[in-house]
Amino acid sequence: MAFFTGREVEERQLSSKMGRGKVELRRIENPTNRQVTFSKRRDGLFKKAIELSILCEAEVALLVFSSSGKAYQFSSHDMDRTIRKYRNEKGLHKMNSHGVRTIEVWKNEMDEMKKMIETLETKHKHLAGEDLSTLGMKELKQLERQLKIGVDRVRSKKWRLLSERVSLLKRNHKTLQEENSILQKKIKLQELLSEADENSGLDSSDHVIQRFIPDGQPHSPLNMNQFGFPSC
Amino acid sequence: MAFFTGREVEERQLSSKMGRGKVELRRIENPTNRQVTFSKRRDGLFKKAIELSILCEAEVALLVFSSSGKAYQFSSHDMDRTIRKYRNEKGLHKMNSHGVRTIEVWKNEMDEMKKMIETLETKHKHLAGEDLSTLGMKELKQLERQLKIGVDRVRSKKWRLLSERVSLLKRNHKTLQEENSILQKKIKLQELLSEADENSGLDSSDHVIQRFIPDGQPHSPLNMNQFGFPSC
DNA sequence: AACTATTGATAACG
DNA sequence: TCGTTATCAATAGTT
Repeated sequence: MAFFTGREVEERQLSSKMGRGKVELRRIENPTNRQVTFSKRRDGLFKKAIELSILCEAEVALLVFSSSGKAYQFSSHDMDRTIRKYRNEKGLHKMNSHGVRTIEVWKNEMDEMKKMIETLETKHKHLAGEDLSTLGMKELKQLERQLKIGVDRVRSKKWRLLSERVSLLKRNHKTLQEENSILQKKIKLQELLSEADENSGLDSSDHVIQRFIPDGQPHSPLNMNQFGFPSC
Repeated sequence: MAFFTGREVEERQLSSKMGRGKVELRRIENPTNRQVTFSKRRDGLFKKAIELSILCEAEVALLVFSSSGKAYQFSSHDMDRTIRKYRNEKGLHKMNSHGVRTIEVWKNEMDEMKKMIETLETKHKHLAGEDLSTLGMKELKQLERQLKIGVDRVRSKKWRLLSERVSLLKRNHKTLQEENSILQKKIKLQELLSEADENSGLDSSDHVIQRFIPDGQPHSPLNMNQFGFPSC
């Protein structure tokens, strides 16, 4: 079953450039724009869903909730049927028969978890620089310090990764150079033999030789941009 | 709740003209073409769904089954949560109100909450620069960008707070200066009276006068470091 | 809501 | 399946 998780969503590089100008793939900050865009794109999305279901005989179910909580839905066949199909696919029939703990214990656990989620979400928002209005100067300073620490650590991790890759490349580079010089020696040897023995040409190693660089031109120096680490 | 039924689909005049030539909004007869179109349009639809959820902060769930039965899904938040939201909206809470079913639902919710807590904790650690070993260069860069955004926002919030305090202080300062000049005038008046009436000294307002600054020396300019915001 | 300049999606083809 | 391209669709910004 093909599956798109939140992580994969982030990884997909969606360039999303349309209409006049370009649009970054991130929350539209201006609430009015966001609402307008929501309307337009929602209609577009439903249209596409309908077209897919008709053109390709696919079973499609689409649920959309606006940030204000309004609901929109489309299902080509029957929403509940499609959802049931999804649940089957996912193999969701493995829950039952835990002990006979009292309801209150469960309730307590749930409450705790809810609280924890709230706390974590709040923290997360703060770290993203959102909902700062409740914070005082002291807390803001603390937050900034924490963020700076995070940046530093992420950055150093990045550099470590990078230098590992670079050193790997250097090793490869060296190996190639060594191979290169060995092969060049072989070539020279063959050339000497050719001169000595005028009737023989280059032999079957021809295609191999082409993959290496001629005498006066060693490998070009390493260029990081070749390896997908621009700007760093 | 906005609702699209099968009938409404037929009623919508979807002109659907794209690519080279035009396409009627009806089942594609050629199976190969249908399959190819399904792949492309499916990808397009998921992309659009993802974009809508991110750009407009919408909660989106999308289920697609190919005619051959293969399943594809996307959910911006959590599929089960979104489905539950849909069911609530629809008022279809006809679940068996007794026993087993309810417990299953609870357990479901608990599992979801656990997952959410895990996710949040992981994100939190990442933002704190911990547990980075599982992340690749791409994710690290994304993380760094996010942290930088957070720092910027926190910093600007701090500055806003600060400038508010400063302007408050300025207002107070001005008020004090005005009071000051009024009082000084009073003093001069009294001095004149004293000179005129040689037998009386300064009266009980002595200790008040000391709290104000003599004529030629106005208050010193505001210095932020006085208010506990070093370095900023 | 209507209007366009732009960018995006994609049908057909190789 | 994958890449290319001609064409039409979607839509961001503007009025």
